[in-house]
Amino acid sequence: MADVAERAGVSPSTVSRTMRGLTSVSPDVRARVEQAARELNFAVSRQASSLVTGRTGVMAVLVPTLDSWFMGAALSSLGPLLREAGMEMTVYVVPDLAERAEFFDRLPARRNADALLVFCFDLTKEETARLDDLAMPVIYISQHVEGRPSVYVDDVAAACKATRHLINLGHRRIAFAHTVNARGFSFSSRERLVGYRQALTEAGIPLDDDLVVTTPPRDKRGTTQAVGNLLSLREPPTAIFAEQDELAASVISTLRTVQIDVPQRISVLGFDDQLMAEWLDLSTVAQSPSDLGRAAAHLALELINDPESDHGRHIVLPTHLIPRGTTAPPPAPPREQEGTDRLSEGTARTR
Amino acid sequence: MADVAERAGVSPSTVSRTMRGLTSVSPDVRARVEQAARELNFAVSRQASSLVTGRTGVMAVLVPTLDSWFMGAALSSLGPLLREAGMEMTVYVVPDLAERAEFFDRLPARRNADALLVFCFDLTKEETARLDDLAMPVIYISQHVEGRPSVYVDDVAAACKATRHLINLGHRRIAFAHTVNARGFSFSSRERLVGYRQALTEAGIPLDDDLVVTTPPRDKRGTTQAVGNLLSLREPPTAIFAEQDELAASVISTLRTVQIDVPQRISVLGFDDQLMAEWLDLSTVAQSPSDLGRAAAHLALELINDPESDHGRHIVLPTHLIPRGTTAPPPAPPREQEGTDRLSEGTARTR
DNA sequence: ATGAAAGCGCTAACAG
DNA sequence: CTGTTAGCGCTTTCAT
Repeated sequence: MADVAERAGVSPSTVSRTMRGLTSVSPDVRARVEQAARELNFAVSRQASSLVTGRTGVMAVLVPTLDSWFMGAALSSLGPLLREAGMEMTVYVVPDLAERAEFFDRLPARRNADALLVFCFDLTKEETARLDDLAMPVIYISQHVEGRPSVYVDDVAAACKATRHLINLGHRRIAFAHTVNARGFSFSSRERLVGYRQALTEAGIPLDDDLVVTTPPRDKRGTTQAVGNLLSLREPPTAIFAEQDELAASVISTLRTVQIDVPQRISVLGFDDQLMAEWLDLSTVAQSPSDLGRAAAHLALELINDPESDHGRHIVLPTHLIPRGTTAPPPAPPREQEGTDRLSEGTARTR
Repeated sequence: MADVAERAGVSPSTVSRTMRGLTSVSPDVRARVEQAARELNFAVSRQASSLVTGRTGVMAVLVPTLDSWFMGAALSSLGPLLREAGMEMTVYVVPDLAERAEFFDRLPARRNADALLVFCFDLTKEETARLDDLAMPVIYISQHVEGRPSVYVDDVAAACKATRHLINLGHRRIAFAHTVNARGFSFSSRERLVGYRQALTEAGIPLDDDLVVTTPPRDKRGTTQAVGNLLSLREPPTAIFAEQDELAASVISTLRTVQIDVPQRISVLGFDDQLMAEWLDLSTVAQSPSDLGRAAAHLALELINDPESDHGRHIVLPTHLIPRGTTAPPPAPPREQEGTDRLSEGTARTR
């Protein structure tokens, strides 16, 4: 910066003012400085300026992985938004428990960011407390933390809606498939199970734990086993609600392998509305990670500029049922119920 | 840091040495300092230290988007690797031409990172030149730039292999579907087209430009049109090589809509081997973005530590054909060729 | 509107 | 093994 000052024949202070776009610089001086800066290929060092301003110009982001539809969409939407605000994004990828412990022990974001966006983690009380004394705004996305700024969709209500759709179609034996230990993703998963149960209870359908199956994420074999458990029940389900589109895709693929028609024999419903849902013509519940990301970033910027503003605000974004081709009324009920259950009569096929 | 020094009863230098893990600190002093640091919730400011060391401890990453299988997998693999090296990752998402111009104009990474990883961009000469005077190692991933460190798969050879697989199955009318303006992703796409043409030429099959169709990325309607163009040809293809799995999925979905069996009537081959390829039982060419990412990061770390080492090195990673259920021999040849083409005889079905 | 000087928090070079 | 001193490159008073 001293070089630029010398070349432009002004003081470092003036260069600084120019680079920051302050108005108190006469047009001709500004032009000279900018010219000199260009010639010398000069750019302000964030390090040095943040040392004195106390601001880093960095938005930190904590994610369990980047290798997922949700994270990809959410973080992509952050890019332009942050650039506009003159900020950069540093990403902490914390895929497993070891890395997680290490992150919360060292808290590398401390002093190196102006705000932290925490995505999709199911945090312990201790972890949340630890983030509290980070001396920067912390925003939680896809989870709600009492008294902290959070941005999420109402997974309970969404899963409830989804299950109700199946009930309205006439289904009574509805399975719920969810992933476990999904790299800290469990928060939403748990909530969706609650919503599923709630809808059944409201409709007077008894809960049956045999209808709730789990599988590791992205594990073809795990899915096969889970589906196998359902197909070997005394009374198998006529519909499967998979808690993620990817899981739904895997379930459908398994069912097709054994020639069980979807949706004629078994309906399948997903959650997310990824691109693949369209290809598969998969009925699902849509949520928008990019909207979540943007809302969180806005909130963060607000809190950075005005730390006194309401820290406890929760933003809840909408979800939508997207009915497509993988959900339909159930096939004709088994014989022993003849005459007692006429709900699906209109569309049921006789054997 | 001064506070910690005072509390521990030592000088700031000693605190600095302790925090950096230098050996020249006696165990008891080290213990005292660490204790004091913990009590005061102290963490070293990267900003301040980089001001004097000249190192930022930051790996910059330039990507067109994060919302893709490739980028997600590649960047996820970087996380732990960088943490181990004590570095952070800042991501520049540059999704369109406006942002791109702005990025290359300002070069925000300058002075704010120790190395830059450039993913998947098809750069102009000017852009490459601009990155050259960034005063840091720049590594190119999924593209090769003359004389600059690059990490990629041989897309030409891979596409050639893939096309050969179709030829070996007996196909002669083989279409190539690729995306255009895919947010700067075009490099690989172009190379794959070259490989496709090369395989055909080697096999003595004449090139037919009508068999090469394009579509915007992730555009269902675009795919439908592209497939429509192929299906309305005087002599439609018996196989379609889609340059990405996602595109292949979309193509298959379109074909199924009009009841064209895959692979009985038309074979479909993808590229990438994403998770979805398994669900769809899609034949494809596998590449590993995480291996690419890791190799690039290693190379970057090497260059940071020894700027004199060979800057022109290119690392080429392998690809593998994954034959699955969407490729098969073509159906019986049309009548006018009766007796002239017996290649697919063994598996062809008579009409 | 511009310049001079002080100092942000840290590390490095030198003494001891 | 530890302390002292001098900046790193910038912004920010405070003058002018």
